[in-house]
Amino acid sequence: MILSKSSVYALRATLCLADAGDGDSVRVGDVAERLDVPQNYLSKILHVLAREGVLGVLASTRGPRGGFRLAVPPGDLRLTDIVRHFDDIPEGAQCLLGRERCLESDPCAAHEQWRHVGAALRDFLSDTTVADLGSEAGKAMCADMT
Amino acid sequence: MILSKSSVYALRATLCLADAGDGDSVRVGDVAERLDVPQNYLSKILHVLAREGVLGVLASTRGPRGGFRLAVPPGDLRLTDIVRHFDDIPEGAQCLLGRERCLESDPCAAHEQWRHVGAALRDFLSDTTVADLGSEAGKAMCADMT
DNA sequence: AGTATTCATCATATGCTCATGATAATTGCA
DNA sequence: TGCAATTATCATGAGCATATGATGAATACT
Repeated sequence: MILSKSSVYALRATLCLADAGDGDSVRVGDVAERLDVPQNYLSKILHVLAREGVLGVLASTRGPRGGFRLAVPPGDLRLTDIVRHFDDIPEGAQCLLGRERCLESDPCAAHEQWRHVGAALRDFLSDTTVADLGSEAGKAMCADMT
Repeated sequence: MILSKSSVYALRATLCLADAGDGDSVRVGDVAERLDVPQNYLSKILHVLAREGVLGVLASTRGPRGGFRLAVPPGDLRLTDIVRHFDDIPEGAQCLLGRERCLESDPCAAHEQWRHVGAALRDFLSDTTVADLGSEAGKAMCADMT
């Protein structure tokens, strides 16, 4: 698997929240049921996204009518901002063949192809925002989620 | 990490074997030292590759002058033949957004991009053979390995 | 103030990856 | 035959991902 389950859960849950509307909070239980994911596990995952720094990915409020919601506009939220909390995204291309220094100027035989694999993942996560996916996918997933 | 350590170890070890020559066996200890990998752990990894079916990836012989060697010509040995024993290579594109049926004809918003990520990995592993990498990389790694 | 609601947190469990070290089994060779 | 070399296998364990269930803490509402 390229992405861990935690990352996938976090992605899908965030899309649900994005689809719920602007200031509206959504309960973990509702998201968990919709995504068919253990509630407490998802709670911990969303908590990670809510706890990061001053303006995190998510915000949460406790008590009645509480829940999770996006902390930033979905258009400003890249997938990599979510995934990086749960998976190591390959930064530069680490040499697949284990060479200490594997540079463009003196590449190993696998260099270009392997770099391309990492770049495909990295670029997708960096170039795609929640807004790009939310308008359609969130609806498909969270349609009847009141 | 895209590939597990086991896969990477298996890849690098196989390249060492490919570079050693045609019928020559190489001891696990030598490969392990060269790759800086625990010997017993590597032994188990190579054993997996040697035990698969009638004509596996590797062959092994015990006792003095024993060791591991390629069971097929390096040009016929694709990286995917090695990696698939240790990692789940994404087959078709599983929908990132969790849709039950996410088809070309009715794709989710992430479909094309995510498919591309999986395809880049899959194609690299399928299109690259040990021979493609061995001639140069094996030499770099196993140069002074007698 | 009291209560229900909801997230936050803790304790625990399972299974996998990544190892380490010891022992068994097989083989080449003197 | 007997010894040394080498892979094969077993026992064990740390650490992490993936959970489950119970309890604590904050909040809205009456």
